[in-house]
Amino acid sequence: MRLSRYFLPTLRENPAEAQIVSHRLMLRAGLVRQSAAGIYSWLPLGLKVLRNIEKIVREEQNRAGAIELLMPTIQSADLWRESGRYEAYGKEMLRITDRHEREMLFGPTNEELITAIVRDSIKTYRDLPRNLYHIQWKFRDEVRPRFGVMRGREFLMKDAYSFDIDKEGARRAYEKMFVAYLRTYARMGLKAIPMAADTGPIGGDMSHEFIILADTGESAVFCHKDLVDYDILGTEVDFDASLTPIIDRWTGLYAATDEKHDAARFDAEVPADKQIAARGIEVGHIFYFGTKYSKPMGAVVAGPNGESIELEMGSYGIGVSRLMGAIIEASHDDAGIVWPESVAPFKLGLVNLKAGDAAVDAASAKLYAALEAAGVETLYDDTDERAGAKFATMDLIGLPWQVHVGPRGVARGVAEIKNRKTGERTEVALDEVVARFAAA
RNA sequence: CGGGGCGUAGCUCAGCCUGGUAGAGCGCUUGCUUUGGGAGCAAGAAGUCGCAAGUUCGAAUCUUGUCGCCCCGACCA
Repeated sequence: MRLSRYFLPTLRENPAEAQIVSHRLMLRAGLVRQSAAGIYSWLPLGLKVLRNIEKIVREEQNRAGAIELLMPTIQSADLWRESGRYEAYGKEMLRITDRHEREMLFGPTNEELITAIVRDSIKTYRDLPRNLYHIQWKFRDEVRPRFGVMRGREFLMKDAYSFDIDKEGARRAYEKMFVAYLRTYARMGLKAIPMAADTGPIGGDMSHEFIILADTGESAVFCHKDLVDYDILGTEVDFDASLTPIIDRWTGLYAATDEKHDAARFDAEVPADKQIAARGIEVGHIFYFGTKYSKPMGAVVAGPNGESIELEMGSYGIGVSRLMGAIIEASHDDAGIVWPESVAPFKLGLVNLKAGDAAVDAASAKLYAALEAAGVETLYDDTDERAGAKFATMDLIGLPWQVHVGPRGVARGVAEIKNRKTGERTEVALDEVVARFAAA
């Protein structure tokens, strides 16, 4: 993409309304614009990142055997009356009346809808288990939206719902999602730590929040230091085999949010030098909730002996839009964002340091064409800004790699490659630049 | 929902207390000079001062109401 033809409105100064770093950088780097409290437009660069995050989430859901569908944003109130949540959900639910005076709502979550779909379509235990998910916009009318997309009212969420005929099946479904979540966050360069969460009336040990350690996190968290170094991507995972050993490893060390925190147990189980007391951002939450919805909504299947079995369910959420803020919180410096390659909007930024200079223009254009041809996603800054301004913009938007093409280098047949994360710069011959990135 | 703060040019803000021709920096446009880490000079465009009512000869400024946004707390299947 040529920057001169793109839409990338960056800001030099920090907008007054943005207090935390991810919010400031998202506005400054031209990723989003606020439209109302807790409601954002996604500008081209932000949308590319959002799609990249979605892609990783989708790939890991599919790998774990979940099946994608898409449910609407607007739902009928009647459905929510079946589960009893229409009254219970309170003012966080945005209620809408259509032209026929029918009561509708903008979905804050989809347990009712997916339960109705499965109830009406699956009649026998032979068609189970199933895990269905979608990635769709939600709306929760938060009392106090804040922190940009981290706590917006409209937000993009991946929510999966598992259906099994017994609790043992539900546990397997839960464990698959648990591992899928670990892989998902790890692929985005995040250290997400599963922490025991409140299970509500169901009880048991099957509810975890996935927390990223960050100073600006909304909740206080406590955990064993070693958890931070655990690596799931180095582990071979067979989703058809038992995942219990992996779960046991990740849940074997102390980790809890402040609601579940037990100071005495923390001190007893975790040596003082291994104790972490920090703040965290919740980027996922998984639940087992049994027949909470299937029972009131009559979601049953015929069992092997013809008996009626109420479906055992779980739900599994990842805040896709929130993840963008979380990634920035976890990966930035004074100059701007530092995108992990897996979610970066472009792999590299090609900087023409002296637009208008025939030799530099020619070398840059040639390089750009070659990079595009090689399938390397490139943002080519061909504008006539000064070099300093271009560097500042590139650092701000945080592409993993920069290639600087200027008169000094071109005269010697070289370009400078800069690693955004380390700041390291190396000179590479102009005709070797493409191979350097196409191979990686 | 309790408490606090802020709405003036695209952005960051001054002016308001003490009413009297609406300002600065950045950004934007044009020209010249520049050109490897957010250039310099010159000229220029750009704001019904959130909205409404009131007080007044006169309101960005005072009063009341209202809307919006931000922060702290409570809340957050």
